[in-house]
Amino acid sequence: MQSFTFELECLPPYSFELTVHKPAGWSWLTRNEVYENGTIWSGIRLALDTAVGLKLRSVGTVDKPRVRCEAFTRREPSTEKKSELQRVVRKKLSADEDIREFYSIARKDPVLREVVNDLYGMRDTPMADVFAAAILAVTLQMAPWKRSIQMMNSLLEIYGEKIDFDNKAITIWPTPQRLATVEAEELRKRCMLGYRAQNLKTIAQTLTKPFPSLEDLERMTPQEAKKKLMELRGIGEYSADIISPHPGFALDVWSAKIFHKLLFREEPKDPRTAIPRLRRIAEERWGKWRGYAFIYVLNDLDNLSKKFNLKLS
DNA sequence: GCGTCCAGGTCTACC
DNA sequence: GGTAGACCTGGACGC
Repeated sequence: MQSFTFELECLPPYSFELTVHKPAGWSWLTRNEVYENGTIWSGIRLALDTAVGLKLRSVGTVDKPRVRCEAFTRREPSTEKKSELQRVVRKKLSADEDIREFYSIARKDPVLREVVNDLYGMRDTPMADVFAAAILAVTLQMAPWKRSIQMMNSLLEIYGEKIDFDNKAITIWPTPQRLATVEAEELRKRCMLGYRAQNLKTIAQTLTKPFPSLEDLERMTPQEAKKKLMELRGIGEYSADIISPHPGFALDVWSAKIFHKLLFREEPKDPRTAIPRLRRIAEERWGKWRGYAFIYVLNDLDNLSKKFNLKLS
């Protein structure tokens, strides 16, 4: 493997550790990335034929954030590829996102006041690509978290692309091209996808044709992006919110229970019917920062449970 | 050990 | 446009 190193500065406050290794265990770019002592080994696909291994660590502080990145490629990358990779890593780290307005809103909010202190500097980061986000969304549907993990891990292990570098083996998400050629029955059996198998295969087939990338979707209005994503088979409002790069509030039954308890101090009688109301409240209360409110709360459940004397996790 | 229930939604048919 | 019912299947739970 060839490797090259670069450093990038991030807009403070920025916590590298909390951003790439979230307390709730959410991964940064792929599920089987490795995080040890402040260093993360992960990977991303630049183009269909260019899988890149990444090794990142902080060389700064939350208030003077700086990240060192070593990138591993099979062939010596061109100057253009190198600068493209730097741009992509910046984007995937949300290094240029200014969250001061969120903190200003949060500090006046009785719920968020707690979480921004606990998770100071944490960023919401975009998914690897539309298909990786769709895999997450589809495997989350109608399944307990353990089963979602089981489905995602099988997809990665059987159809993902392995990158060996720096004594680590990281697998990145399969391409739509790869899954589009697999029989739905095989997906169902080998990855325990159930009825989701046909949906995922159809999504893969759709994405092998021209379809907006995450960056294209970001340039659209939130409504346009959502509408486009809901054209994908098996992608409804919840899943579109997960995939869309625009700030959303991807409430499902699990998160609806949590937010209902936090906002009203009681369990909702029917969590599914409470979702539209909670969405409206989040939009009115946190506006364009509701996506940040969402990830900050869900990554701080243990602390919130103690502070508000509620059973949230 | 075995049976039952249901989950971090979506689609379709029917009204 | 609103809504009940079906959808896979592994794991939790009660017995």
